Amino acid sequence: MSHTLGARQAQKQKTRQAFLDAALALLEEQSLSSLGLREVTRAVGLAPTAFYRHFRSIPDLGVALVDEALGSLHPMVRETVSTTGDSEERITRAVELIAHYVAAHPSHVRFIARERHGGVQPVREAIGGQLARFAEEVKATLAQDPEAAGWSDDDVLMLARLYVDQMLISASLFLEALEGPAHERDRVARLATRQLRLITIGRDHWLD
Amino acid sequence: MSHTLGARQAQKQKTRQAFLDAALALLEEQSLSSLGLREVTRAVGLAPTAFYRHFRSIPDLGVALVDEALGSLHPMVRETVSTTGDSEERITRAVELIAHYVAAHPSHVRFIARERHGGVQPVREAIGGQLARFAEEVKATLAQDPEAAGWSDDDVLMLARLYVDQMLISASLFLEALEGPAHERDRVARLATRQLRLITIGRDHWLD
DNA sequence: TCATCCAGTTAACAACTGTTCTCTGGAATT
DNA sequence: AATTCCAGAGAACAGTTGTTAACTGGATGA
Repeated sequence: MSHTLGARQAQKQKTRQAFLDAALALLEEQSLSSLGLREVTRAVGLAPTAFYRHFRSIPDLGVALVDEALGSLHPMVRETVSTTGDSEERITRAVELIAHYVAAHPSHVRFIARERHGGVQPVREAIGGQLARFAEEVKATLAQDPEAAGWSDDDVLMLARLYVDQMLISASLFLEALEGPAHERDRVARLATRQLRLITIGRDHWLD
Repeated sequence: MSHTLGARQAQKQKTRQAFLDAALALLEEQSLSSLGLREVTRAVGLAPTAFYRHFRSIPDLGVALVDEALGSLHPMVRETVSTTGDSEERITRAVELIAHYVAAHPSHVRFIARERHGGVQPVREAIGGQLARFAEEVKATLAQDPEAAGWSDDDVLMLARLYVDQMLISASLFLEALEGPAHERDRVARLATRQLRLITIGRDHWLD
């Protein structure tokens, strides 16, 4: 049973969310390692010291952003990848999922792409952990496919990582094409589709 | 004919290189967007104002680092990819090239991976430009292969981008495994090899 | 109703930032 | 030998940073 929050707790969560939102907006034009604590509190409209009521440090806030950006994506990915159908259909659905997610949450995607190899260790590790989870989930789905008969566990994971990395690359391309005209986004979608298709063809002939 | 530098110019180039080296070392643990001008000059052992004799700004220095990191790589990549041989041989050579380059220039690789999607626009653009050059070079090589008969130009470029992106991902994995024991690097090498192999199999059956 | 809690405030700290203007001394040019 | 050039130094500028301590006042629970 869910337990109704007091007005106290509710307000605290609102403020915390305001910190996350403000930070994400500021991170459109810089990296986390240059984001200042005062900068964030100023954007929210609070005193600098209020920050410490919600986060221990900026890296700590960064880790929270990672969860916000990727945490809700797991069920979506599982559903998209696991529902049965033609290979080609699944590819189309995957590309559409990416395009839709990027359009709906551009700053989250930018944040993940930027900080995946960024200068803040705990955040890198948090992202790496989430991506490893995605890879495991995709692996589990692939392993259930009839096409996976005869594959070693290691090779299925290899393929899953390939798919996940490819998703991220496509997401980043979609992001770059977001401001531009629609035909640019179509080009990205066609590129992503063909690359996934080529990988899938490679999968079909892996055991030859 | 090459023209011998005066003692004046030679010293200036040495100092400039010292700036680049110091910046690269500092960037092991942070992003370019948080790198301070004074921080760099302090590391070099010069007055803050000396910086302006060599670079207009930190982003400017960043662009110079991109050229240093990727400029010398073009001939190596061309040679590695273009020399004739079995597909499997070429994959092995490519993976070895990456492993060797990461081991020889780890901080350059880290810099490129970190700033490719980093918070400094001119640097992102410089990296993007260099990667596009790599893709074009790989494309030109692939187009000469007998396997490319019947391929559209666009599809060859699609494949070339896939290879280049995969190279970068592998380089980043090699980097993470650099400090660890040798068997970790072997695992990365085996993973990269199999992924390239799968892509190549996909290429062989693309026109089916 | 009264005591407790705690999100947010205020003030102050030493340390740091990028950029300017002016100056110096040795190399380069004439 | 006399002059020009220019890499680097020095000092000062107004702002910025993270973190500390002690506070206020409204919601919470007894």
